[in-house]
Formats: sequence, structure tokens, C-alpha cells
Amino acid sequence: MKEVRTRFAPSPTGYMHIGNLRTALYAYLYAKHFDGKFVLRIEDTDQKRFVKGATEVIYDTLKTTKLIHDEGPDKDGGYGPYVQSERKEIYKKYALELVEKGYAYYCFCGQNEEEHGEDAEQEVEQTYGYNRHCRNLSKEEVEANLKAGKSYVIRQKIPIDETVTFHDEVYGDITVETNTLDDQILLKSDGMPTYNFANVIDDHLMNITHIIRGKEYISSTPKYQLLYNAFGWESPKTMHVSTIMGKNADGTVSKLSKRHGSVSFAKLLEEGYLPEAVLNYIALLGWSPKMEQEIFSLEELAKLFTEDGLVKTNAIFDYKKLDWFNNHYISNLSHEEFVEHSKKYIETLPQDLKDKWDFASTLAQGRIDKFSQIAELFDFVENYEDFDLMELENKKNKLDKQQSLEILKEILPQLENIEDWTVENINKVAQDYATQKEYKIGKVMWPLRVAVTGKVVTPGGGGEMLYLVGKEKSVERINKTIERLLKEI
RNA sequence: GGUCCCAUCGUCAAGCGGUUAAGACACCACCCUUUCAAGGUGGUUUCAGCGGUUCGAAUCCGCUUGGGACUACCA
Repeated sequence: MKEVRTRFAPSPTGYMHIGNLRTALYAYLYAKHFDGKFVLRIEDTDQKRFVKGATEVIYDTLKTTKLIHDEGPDKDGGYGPYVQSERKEIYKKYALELVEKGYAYYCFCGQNEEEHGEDAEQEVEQTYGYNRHCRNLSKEEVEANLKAGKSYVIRQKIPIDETVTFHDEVYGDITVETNTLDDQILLKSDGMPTYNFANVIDDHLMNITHIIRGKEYISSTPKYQLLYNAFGWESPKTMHVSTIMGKNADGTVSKLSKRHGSVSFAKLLEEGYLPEAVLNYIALLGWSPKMEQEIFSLEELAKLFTEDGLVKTNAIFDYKKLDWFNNHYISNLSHEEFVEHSKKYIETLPQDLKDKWDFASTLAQGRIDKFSQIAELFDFVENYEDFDLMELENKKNKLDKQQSLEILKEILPQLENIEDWTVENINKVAQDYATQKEYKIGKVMWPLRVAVTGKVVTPGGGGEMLYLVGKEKSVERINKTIERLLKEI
């Protein structure tokens, strides 16, 4: 069997959209599944859009996601150059070949509206696209224009009254009438090819066997097919993948974009998502392994990934489910890894808490969905507000405010006596007190925890919370709570 | 507008002529518990509609409706 070669062909825009990353993932997985090659090609034919440092974003993303390419601008595999702007002459040669064969033509119309306008519209029966003004220029006219130094583009000569069919591995056979196709530009006036032309040439020249790309290219594919036919080339197999959508505030859905949340890989990382979690999640958006397992390593995915699991329908990006994946991956981090990852998120934390981070981090791990939640999780250490005293009542522990008051009053002096403010010592005081009063430990811990943190939901148990808040502040807050209770009861 | 594509719980999805229509996220309840989380158990919720074909349709066909993409000298 022929070696499988897939490609990821991003345009250097300066950021990596999550949908784009998923395409890269799929292309990578497909190649790896068949022990083939994953090729990186930079599609930078739009000079106006040049963004400095944009290719670095691409390299960085592939590196941190471990989607290692086998060939690319930095890894020659014999099919280079892998940057389209460096292949300019190649495209020109092939464009001319097409002109020669009658599948393309010079167009001198320029970019202004009038020449594309209505007057010529009746000539060719179409109300869209280019009016084909230059389609039938004589050889002499073309020569004359060329000699005069007129700027030109080369357009594809779409056949009239024909039908094109291509086969997609996901969507099956798709047939369109050529009359609905535009004489698209192949070579721009600056001599650069359009994406539409370059991708066909490159995929062929680079021996790409399987094209995996977004569904939005499905309607352009007939034009590519015509190009392959014109050259007499075998077209690579295509696998179009569904679009990732986002849910709008008004309930409608549209292509995932910034207004739906973070959509670039870098942004997601910034928020504190792990690359593995993001990859695992997006792998399952539009593709299914058809089994119950959901957590997969890259290796496992590669083993499982084939076009069979590709889904035709668009998928809505669900940040909640991403959170679940991320929570899972965070929980599985070693303590050292967790501390390492959390470093840049604890900078704004109070110094005291930073000093205790080795301990506090063990509470945070497993309790957060993403690292950016750390500050909020420990907010109570610094900030304390009068909470609703009703929170001191707890059914399960058969607690009411009266009892909470009593417990707080009785245990406070004992807490104040603690010399060495450690979780163990705090717990011991509480335990001894509970034993003496014949209370369940929970009954003692509840009011303590709530009084000191001002919250019902905390990242750990009572002893742990008192330790984090510190002796001085704990005592102060318990006192305050007692006062408030006395006033109310 | 034209062309093409799509349609199973709120979301991701399995299913590919005969199933009690999987599973996961979310949600709810209960259990466990030193709170929360995690974990365990259980539950609510889905075949867009209408016609065919068939002994039998979520599965095949048609129409309707709804959604999406494309319609650049962008990719």
C-alpha cells in the first residue's frame, strides 16, 4: 500500500483557532494510524496578511500539543520548500501549463467593479462571480496586452454545461454542475497563487494521499477536482470534517468565534487548560471512537483514528465538558507537576498563602477545573464578609444557630491556646472537644469552618481552612461571628 | 438569491431494517463523608414534521421545515 501522507496547511495568522488545531490533530492521527507521514506546510500566499512571528505560533502549538510533523519548513523530507511563498515559480509554471492546455486564461480586467459589472452580464448567463470578459480573448489580444505591460491574473476556465463529481470519504459522492462554478483566479496579479490553486499543486507535488480539512472547503472542491482533471492527476482522497460551532447568547449557533469564549489554543492555555485535555476534548468533537472510553492519550487516539468515526454534523463547543476533561487531567498530575503548572497563577495570591502553597496546592488539585480558578478558590483567606448566619444551621449535623454559638464560644479559648498552629493541632482540639461533648466531629467543624471562611463551600475541611486563614485571623473571625450571633439571638 | 451539505437527549454522541434507542458532560435524588469536590447508585430528557417503501423504519426514498457552509486578486 502507498504510504499515507497527510498535511496540515495553516495560514500564518498569528493565532491558532481551536478548529484549526482539531484539523491538525486529525491529520496527525490519520497519518500515525497508518504509519504515514504528517507534513506541515505554510500557506502564506497572501502577502497583505503577513503577520510577524506567526509561524512561530504554529511551531509552538505543534510542539506543546506533541503533534510532531515529519516534514515541514524546518524538516526537509525531499518535497520542499514547504512554504508557499517560496514556491512562487512552481505555481506560475503550472498555471501557464493550464493556459497552454486551454484550462485557464489570462484576464486583464483589474479589480474595479465596472469591468465585472452588468453590461457584460448578459453575454454569459450568470449573476454571480466574474463575468468572464477575458475568457475568449484571442491570442493576439493577450499578446498585445502582455507586451503593453498590463497587469493580469490567470483564471480557471470552468467548462460549460458539464457536471463534476468528487468523492469524499465522509460525505460520499458530491456532484455539481459546472455552470454554478466561478472562473476563479489561480494566479494573482502579484504573481502569487491563490490558496485555491496552490493547495492543488502542492498536495499533488508533495504526494499528499489524504486531505483532511474543514467542511467549508467542500464547495470549492469541485473546482479543485477540475484542476486535477485538467492536469491529468489523480486527486488525493478527501475527508471533510464538520465545523465547530458556538452557542450565542440568543440561543442561535454560529461558527465558533471569540464572542463564545476563548477560541485560540493560546488563550485556552492561558486560562489554565492543559494541552492534553484540550486535545482529548476536541478529538471527540466531530469524531467518535465508537466506544465508551472518553479519556485517551495521543497514542491511543492514533491507534483508533480512522475516517469511520468522522461525524457529518457540526458540533457545538461545550466549555463545561472541556472543564470536565481538564479537571480529570489536572487531578492526574503529580504533586510536583501541579505545583509547577500553578506557578504563574498564584502570583497574585497573598504572601502568606504563597508560603503555604505546598500544602494549599494539595487542596486545590482536583478541586479546580482550570488553573485560573485558583485565586477565586482561596479568596476567603484575604477577603471576609459577613455571611448569612443561617449558614450556621446544618441539617445533617443537626445544628442550629444556638448550638453553633455555643460550640464557637466553648472552643475558641482552646484554639487560642494552640501554640503551634498546624492542621494536626487544630484538628486535635476540635476532636477532643467533640469527644468530650459526645458530638460527631462534623458538628464541631461546620460552624468553625463557616465562621472562619464565611463560606459553606470551601476547598477543604475545617482544620485545613483554619490553618490557611491563620491563627490571628481565625480567632478574629470567630469572635466576630459570636458577636453577630449574640446580637441576633 | 444561487449552489452544496446536514438533522438522535440542553451538549458531545452510539446506532447503519427487528435494540428496553448505548455511553459521557450538565442537571436532580440518594449513599459515603470532617464541608466542598471526588467516588458509588439511581433518575429526568432525544429519533424535527409529513408522506411513502416494508411484515417491521431512528435507520431506505420523497417533500416540508430548521440549521450550516460557500458564493474574495482570504485561506
